[in-house]
Amino acid sequence: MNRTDRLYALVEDLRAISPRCRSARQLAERFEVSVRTIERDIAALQESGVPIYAEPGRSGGYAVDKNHSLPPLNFTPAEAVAIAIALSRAGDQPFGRQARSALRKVVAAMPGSEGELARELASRVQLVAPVETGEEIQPLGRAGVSRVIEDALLRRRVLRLDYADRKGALTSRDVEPGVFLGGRGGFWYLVAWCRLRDDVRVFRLDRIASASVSDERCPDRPLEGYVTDVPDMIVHGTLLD
DNA sequence: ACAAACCAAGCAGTGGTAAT
DNA sequence: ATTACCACTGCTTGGTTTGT
Repeated sequence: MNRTDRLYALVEDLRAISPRCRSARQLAERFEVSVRTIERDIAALQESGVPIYAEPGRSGGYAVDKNHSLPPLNFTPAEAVAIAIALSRAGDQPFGRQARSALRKVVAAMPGSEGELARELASRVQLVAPVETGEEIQPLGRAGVSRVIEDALLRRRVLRLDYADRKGALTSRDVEPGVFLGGRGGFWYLVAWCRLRDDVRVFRLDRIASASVSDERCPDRPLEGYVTDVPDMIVHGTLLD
C-alpha cells in the first residue's frame, strides 16, 4: 500500500472506531509500517485539516473528531443542482467564494456520466440579474408543478402545460423545456419551445396551473436560443460558472 | 505505555552533461 | 534528437531518545 492510499485508509479506520482510540502501535501493525511512519502520517493529516487528536495515557491513542468532519457523500445529479441553486444565492456575499469552490468539488467528485448529467442539468438552470437590488426570489409556485418540470428537464421530455396568461386566459400546450430562469422580478420562469405558438415562450411558474411529462423525447435545440430570444433577461451565468 | 522529536539511510524523481 | 550517466534534492522510512 502506498502512502496516499494509507492516509485515506487511516482516516477511515479511525472514523470507524471513533470515539474510541487506536494507538500508533496498533495502526502500525494493521498497515505493516513502523510506529514512526504512522505518527508522521497522523501529523500530515492533521496539517491538512483532518480533525485527528491524540489521547495520552495507558488507554490513549489517536481518534478522529466526527463532529468536525464529514464522511464521503454521494449526490444524484438533481441533488447536486439543488445544492448549486442554494449556493448560487451566496453570490458575492460572505463565503460566496467558498460556496462556488464547494460546488465545483461536488460536481468534480461525481463519476463520469453522473457528472456530465449534473453539468448538463446545471447549464439549464440559469440566474438572471435582478431588476432591483435586494429583490427576493419567490417560491417556485405550485409544488407539484416544479417537480414535474424538474423531471422533464432531467429526462429531456416534452411537457404538457395548462397555463394562465397575465389576463388569466387558460391555454393547454405542449412545450419542449429549455432553461429554468430564476431572479427576474423575483420569479422563476421556464423558457421553452412552445408547439402551440411554434416559437420560444417564457412561462412564469406561478401561472402554470398544471403540468405533466409525456413519453416523447425533446429534439436537440441549441441552448443559447432559449435565452437570447427572451427580452430583458440578462443572464448572470450558469450555476457552475 | 504512549506521543513527540531528532537523526540517518534508502529510494525515486529531476536536471545537467556527454556520447551516439 | 535521443540515450546514458551522474549528481543533487526531496520524500519516505526506521531507529533511538526524550518528555508526559
